[in-house]
Amino acid sequence: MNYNFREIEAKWQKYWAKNQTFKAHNDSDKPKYYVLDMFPYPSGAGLHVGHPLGYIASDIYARYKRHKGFNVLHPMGYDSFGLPAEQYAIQTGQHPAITTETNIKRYREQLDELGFSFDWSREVRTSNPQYYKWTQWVFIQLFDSWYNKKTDKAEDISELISIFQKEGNEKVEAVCDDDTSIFSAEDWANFSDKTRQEILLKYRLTYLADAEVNWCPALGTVLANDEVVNGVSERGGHPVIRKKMTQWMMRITAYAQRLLDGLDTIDWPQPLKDSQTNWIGRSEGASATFNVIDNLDTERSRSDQDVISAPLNHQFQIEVFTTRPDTIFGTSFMTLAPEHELVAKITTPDQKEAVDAYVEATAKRSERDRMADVKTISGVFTGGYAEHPFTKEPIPIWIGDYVLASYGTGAVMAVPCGDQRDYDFAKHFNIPIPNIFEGVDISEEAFADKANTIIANSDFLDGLPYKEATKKIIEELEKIGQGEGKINYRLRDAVFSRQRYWGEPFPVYYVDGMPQMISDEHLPLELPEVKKYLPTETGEPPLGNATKWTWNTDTNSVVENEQIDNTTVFSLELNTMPGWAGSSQYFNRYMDPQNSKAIYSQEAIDYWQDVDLYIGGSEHATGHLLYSRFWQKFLFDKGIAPKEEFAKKLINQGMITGTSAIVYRISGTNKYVSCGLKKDYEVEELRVDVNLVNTSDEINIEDLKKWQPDFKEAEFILEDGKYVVGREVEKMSKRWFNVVNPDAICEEYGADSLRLYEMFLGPLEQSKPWNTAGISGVHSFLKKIWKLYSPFVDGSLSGVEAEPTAENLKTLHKTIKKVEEDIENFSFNTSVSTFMICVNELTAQKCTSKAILEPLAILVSPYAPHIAEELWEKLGHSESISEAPFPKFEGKYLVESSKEYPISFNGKMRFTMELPLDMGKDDIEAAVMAHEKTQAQLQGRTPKKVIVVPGRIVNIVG
RNA sequence: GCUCGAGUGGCGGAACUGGUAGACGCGCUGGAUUCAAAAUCCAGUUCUUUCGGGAGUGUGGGUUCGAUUCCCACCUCGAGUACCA
Repeated sequence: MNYNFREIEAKWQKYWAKNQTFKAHNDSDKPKYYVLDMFPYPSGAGLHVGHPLGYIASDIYARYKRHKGFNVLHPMGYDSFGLPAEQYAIQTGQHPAITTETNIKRYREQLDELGFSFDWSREVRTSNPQYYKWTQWVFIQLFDSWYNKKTDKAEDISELISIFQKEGNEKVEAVCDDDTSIFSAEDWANFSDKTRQEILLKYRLTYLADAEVNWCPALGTVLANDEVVNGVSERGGHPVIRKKMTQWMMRITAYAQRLLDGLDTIDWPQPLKDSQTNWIGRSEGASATFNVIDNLDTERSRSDQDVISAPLNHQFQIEVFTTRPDTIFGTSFMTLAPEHELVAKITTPDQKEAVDAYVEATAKRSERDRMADVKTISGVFTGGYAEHPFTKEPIPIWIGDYVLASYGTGAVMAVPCGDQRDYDFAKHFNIPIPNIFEGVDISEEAFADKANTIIANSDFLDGLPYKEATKKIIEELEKIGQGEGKINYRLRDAVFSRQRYWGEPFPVYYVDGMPQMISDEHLPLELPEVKKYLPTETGEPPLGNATKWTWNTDTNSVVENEQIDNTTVFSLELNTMPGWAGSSQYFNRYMDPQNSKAIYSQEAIDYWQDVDLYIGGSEHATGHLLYSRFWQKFLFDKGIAPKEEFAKKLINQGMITGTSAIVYRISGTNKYVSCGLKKDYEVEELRVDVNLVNTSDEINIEDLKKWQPDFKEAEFILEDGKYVVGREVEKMSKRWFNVVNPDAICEEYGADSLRLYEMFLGPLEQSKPWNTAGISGVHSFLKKIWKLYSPFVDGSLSGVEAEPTAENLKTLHKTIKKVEEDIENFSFNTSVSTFMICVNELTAQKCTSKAILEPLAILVSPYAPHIAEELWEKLGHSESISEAPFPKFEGKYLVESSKEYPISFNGKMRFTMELPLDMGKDDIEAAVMAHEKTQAQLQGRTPKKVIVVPGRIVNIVG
């Protein structure tokens, strides 16, 4: 009986589905284990062979853990809100829900084909109202919370209100907007309701703000920082400009330090942690305040207008952040970002024209231009001066686009002797470069070596090294009230509004311009129907097209827009949430996905706790994985989640690249030359469908002619009667014709072959090229294993139970040991080799012992579950193999009595010698020295030294 | 530029805490079987060689009886990041 993988795989997939073999139970005495994959966005293209790599790895681990006696949660779902379905809707008018449904169906078919042990009863879809109800709910929780720095956690907004009522906000230490002013309890009592709401918005963890956002005109929406790469949109590569808009924001900055600290507690890849650390960008230093001096020009212009009489000293202040406060005496100018709000105020009439022109020119340049061109030094003097906090000397204030508005305070104290950018700027504009370093030459470049810094020409800092000087200067700044030690983060609050249709609606309506939350019991607020998916003519987001999109506070329902009266019926928010909203808590929702009363039950999360193993791509390092950690910490603060980090261990699977096939066209002709002959001609490279190429890189010319009309009349110059293509490893993509679909592989070789092969390719975390040719190796392995079990398969075994031989047991236990170690280390590629060796050995040993073949089936089952189930059944079992206990390794079967010693001369192995393992050092040496080959190697020399490591090696030196 | 990661046959890759480099598979070569093909099986396959050997894990150095493995410098490739004050 042949190995009929089609029949076997279909049979067991049906069995698993029917028997709900992989359904996880929330009440179990077994220890829990939660294995999670990053859920996919169901795109129209379906899966290619690169996508399942991580799913196969996690499935092996999940199945292994079941054999090890764990209650395993291994769910799957879909990140089903997103841009592609909406872009398709804009083009075709088809509702994104329909597109999404179709794509999900296709994904599900492809996933099912691969035999994953997912518990599909727990499937979630972010675009399902029963799911996004809870995304909206978390949003409301964030709205109703503020961050208390004293307790270092998020707390209920009602507590903040009661503090305001009692004592105002002076003593409150909260993460809030910078422009929050101080008020007393009395003030609070006297504020209007609207003012109170405005003030509270400055504290809430999600808030409305006029923010400089990344606006992408082509997509018609704003984008978060992590969705902008090199100044263009991550999706589609469209230009992005800066624009001020009122948007929902997430106060993730409140969690900056905890997001950083938490990285030490989780087992995630170092590069991923590094990206997050970088993205958060903590730097320690000081803030310092420089007073602006009113110069003659401004004073004259003002007195001309007869507006002022009193001296105007210190009306404006410039706050800077610096990591080198110790170099403050080296400040010879200040630079403001062109967007800095003080620019207009401090510019003198003489300089106004130049400054305005510069500001305008910078505003016009896109972010991309600005980044691409970092070499050109540009800037303008404002005419204004600031006063040095200690020397009281006037310092000229410049503007320059090397200072970024979005970092720190958007202003720097420029110390050209200690910072290369300041140095270059000073050189370019002939600004003095005072030297404040002991014994350092700064005629060529700035000196930024903190470790070797001794401060000079700096009054009370003279002679101090960096560390002491920094400490001293901060004390002095605090003494004069013009600065303090400060920690600055690069991380910005995240923009949470998108001007798109296909996303979660905000559960928000507006009364008198102030946002109000819809109560929990009326969630979900479902997406309205719209006629078209583009922004409205007045530039409102697509939800502005809805005719039924207002909130009736009497009936608590969505009603027709005509009914709006701003007394009981109010307008609803038109923005939707970003892609990362739905993925920021889905891992918790899987624990209790059908719960309609709560995001999940207490029992469910008490049992499952957190994700034990999370597998997914590294591209989510600063997006999904940072936002999710933020939401989890928030849920933890509020007592909704028991763990502060949602995933203990994370693995990034590497990318599978494609191996493109290239044909060579002789320039200016329709002749194609085989790869080996191309050097004799001038040729152009053309990529052709990899599916037309066989295992020996030969292309079928008849198929090629049919593939594209260009090749129909083409001539081919062959080598040895064949046309050989060139190969190039590059990203798998439709445009290179190198995409390989799992469906085709399953059809030809089966899912077990595909699973084994994907693992066999190489280490999980490494990127590696796909080459379909290699799959024949693992496929014939499966045929061999099938053959090994053939006595049981055909029932030809004549009743006699074969006792396992010592050899059989040795092979088996060697395999158990290696496979178990491999799985624990996520080294799945080497397990596949181990199986091959095992089956080769057992075949040679003609093993027919059940005592060997039963445990072997279990070992193989996580990797190739279909064939394992079938063999298990043929061995006489009526239950699924999925929970059969993992075989126990016993070292006694591996004990050897002798060892093939490698005999080395000066470290080079020259020959081997079989010697008993219990032989002593001296006897080994004597035996080796007596060997004729030893004498031949030595050629009469006397060895200087003989190293004998019993059980390992003999090395003869001399 | 900075931060990580990686360089081993024609290819994917293996090698435990320093101890027989190239496991396993692909491809290739030869053979068996077959009318033929597929499939299957057997042998060989790092380079070099005067067939005794000799060299060899990106390059150069170091530590060691012994280095793919540890240390230093450099080169190349990949990923992330980019005027962060």
